[in-house]
Amino acid sequence: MGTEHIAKVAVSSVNFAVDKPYDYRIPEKLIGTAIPGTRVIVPFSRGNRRTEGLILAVSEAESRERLKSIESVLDEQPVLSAEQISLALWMRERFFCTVYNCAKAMLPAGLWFKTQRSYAAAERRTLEEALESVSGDALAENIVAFVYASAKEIKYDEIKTAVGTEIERELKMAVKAGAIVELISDSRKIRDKTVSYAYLSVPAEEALAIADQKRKKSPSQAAALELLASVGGASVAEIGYISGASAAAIRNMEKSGLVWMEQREAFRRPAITETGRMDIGDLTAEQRVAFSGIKSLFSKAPAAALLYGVTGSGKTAIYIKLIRDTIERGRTALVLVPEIALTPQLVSTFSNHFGESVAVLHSSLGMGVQYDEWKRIKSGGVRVVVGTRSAVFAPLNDLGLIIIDEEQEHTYKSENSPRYHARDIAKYRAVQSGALLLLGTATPSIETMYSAKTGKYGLFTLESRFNGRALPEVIVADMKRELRQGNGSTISSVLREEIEKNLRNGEQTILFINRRGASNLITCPECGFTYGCPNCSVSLTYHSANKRVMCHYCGHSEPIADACPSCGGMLKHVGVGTQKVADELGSIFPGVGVIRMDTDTVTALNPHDRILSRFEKKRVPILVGTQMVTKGLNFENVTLVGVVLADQILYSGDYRAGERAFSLITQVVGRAGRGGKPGRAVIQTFTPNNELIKLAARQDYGAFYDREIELRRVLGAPPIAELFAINVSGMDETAVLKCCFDMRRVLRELFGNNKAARVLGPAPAAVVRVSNRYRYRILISSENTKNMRTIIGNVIIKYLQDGKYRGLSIFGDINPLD
DNA sequence: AGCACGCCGACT
DNA sequence: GTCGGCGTGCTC
Repeated sequence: MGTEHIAKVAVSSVNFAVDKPYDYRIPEKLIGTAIPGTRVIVPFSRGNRRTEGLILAVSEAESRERLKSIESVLDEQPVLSAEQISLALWMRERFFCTVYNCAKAMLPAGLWFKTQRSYAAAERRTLEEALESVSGDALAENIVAFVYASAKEIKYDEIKTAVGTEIERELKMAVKAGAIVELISDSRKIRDKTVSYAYLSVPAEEALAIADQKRKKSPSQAAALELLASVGGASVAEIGYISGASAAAIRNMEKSGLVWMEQREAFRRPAITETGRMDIGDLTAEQRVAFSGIKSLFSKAPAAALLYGVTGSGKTAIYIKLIRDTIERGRTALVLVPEIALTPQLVSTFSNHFGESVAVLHSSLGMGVQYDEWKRIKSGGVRVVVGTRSAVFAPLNDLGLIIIDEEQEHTYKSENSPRYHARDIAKYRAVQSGALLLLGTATPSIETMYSAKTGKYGLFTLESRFNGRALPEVIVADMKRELRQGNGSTISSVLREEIEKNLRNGEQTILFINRRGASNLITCPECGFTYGCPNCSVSLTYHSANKRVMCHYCGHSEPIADACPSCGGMLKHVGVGTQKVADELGSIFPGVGVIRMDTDTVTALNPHDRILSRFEKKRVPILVGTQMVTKGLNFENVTLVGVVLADQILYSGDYRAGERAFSLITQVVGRAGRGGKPGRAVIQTFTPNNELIKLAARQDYGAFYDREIELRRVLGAPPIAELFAINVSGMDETAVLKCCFDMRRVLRELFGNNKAARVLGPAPAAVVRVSNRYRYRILISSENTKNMRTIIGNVIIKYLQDGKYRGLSIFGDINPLD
């Protein structure tokens, strides 16, 4: 027996339980093209259905029976490097997802394959015979007749539109009966863009002479020849633009041998809006200290550092200097931002400083642009990448610096598979390529500050604001007192007075509303009571399905009392949306302009930057909006900001609520008084005595951190321990719960006397029922060790494969957002 | 996940 | 007798 080439392939159509490298034979004719990092089509499973796969490795080994063969190779060049393949394998173990899903997350959407099914008449069959073979089924007969009516193959969607109903069953049946045949094609979503170039194939003088002869009969050819005689070659579009010669005219000249043509790869580029350049002049003394400190870490890389700088302390200037330094050392830099659309200034600043060597990657760019930026990066033509979460996978070689700006933002955690956190991927890549990881923020996440305090990260602080401007004055408005005084509206008298002041002075106001968990907060307007979990030190959230308040972690639940358990007052459901606030502002201040900005009013036709520029240029007095108004905006004339109801953030029922509230209030407060005039911030709350509200109003991060870390210790949450979640969902609520309880029992048995691993739940998901599926989860608080991940992974696999729980979907997640 | 195989019940 | 329902187990 001889040897043969064998590929280890990660297949796409498997779930986590059966995801492993499968061995396939590489047929003779594919040796050399079926190489690691290329995607392939392989026959898979009993039906040998065609499945997309990714080659992880190839080897030569003793010939084996019963090996299936790779059918075809989809990519001419590997789309993933060896480093990226190891990253995908690492991710599978870390985030409980399939290798193929990881690979997909690393590629621009334009590179994904779209499998298209189409159908054609079976050979050597007449329509009558075909109809005969499916006779009895009217719908199937209909489909067969439709397919036979066309000379060529018909796409699945076309049949569906023509027939107008669900056709899956009938199609399968017609194929099985041999009436029609199924054809499957894999097409890429985006094609490579090329531009035609034309060059003279005769000497310039000769070209000019020919141009003279041609002037009468074909003037456009003559004009093109004259142009080419002076420049030698140009793109067809340019020739057309300057000389007026059409592409057809040039093609004619190619035929007659006067010019030769070439297709050159062209890159679609993102439009970068110029938002005024930011000059980074000399660094301040404080900035210089931070800069040289961080710079000194380059020699110790892989290393990580936290740049903790208040809003407006000039972190961007330091970023730019560090990137410049990195480029000068011949290495590349990656900059992650929470959401590009909200930070156009940053992108424009970067492109001003680094020009063509910057690439931008984020999901609101067109697929073609994203794909081309990715190609530019991969080809080595890019030194700096600026992008959102998925840009952490950018195929930069020789990474020297990774910056994560606003590192505490939740957008860095992916909410669907693979459920990774960009920070974890960045750490991995920093180690892999010996880079420095820099986390920048005005309000560090507790995890990051913990790492800094325990010496794992370097810590650099910027304390003074640009121009030495003072932080705005913060006023806490007591909404329960407002209610007692007969003001039932969402605008307190304090806020109202402050808005009036601004209206008189011609200054502008921004009001912020939290959207998440908008209406599941129960409070007592008399004393400010809110429900807390007796076991977990988090708030309980209201679930309308069973009219109870429940804990997100341990699953504790209790009915809502008729009266406030603390003072006997009336419990109230609170929650406000932008619409309600805008309406109330309309009746309090008749005739005053109010702009609303949330996912309802921000559309493709009315993008948020247009709304913002209207707000700024037209000097509209009031802007009411969600999250998006809190980021990066810099309006000179805004001197008042308001948090309509801080409680919505504070009592949202998860361990990060405090962190989120502190960070949000900091950002909102930072919006006020960016120009010369001093700013004010009003925070409305039913619980003005809440410690966190007080700390946020004082902007006392140090005390906030001490309080939070204690809370996390009690709860067993990051950074003290990791929280693993096993999520279960399904149509049958009892089955879901049964699975959860079963899993909890098994996990507790497995951990036995290991006190360091706590199993909590089952607890309902934030929204228990989504499109008829009930969602619950088990939480495990423990150290994040390989052993732990293996145990949890195996439990997930066991229950995915358990016939008893067939039909339930089960997935793991680490440190979920809520 | 998705698909074939096989065992059992209902109807020609 | 046969067709098709769905429970069960496997995927190089």
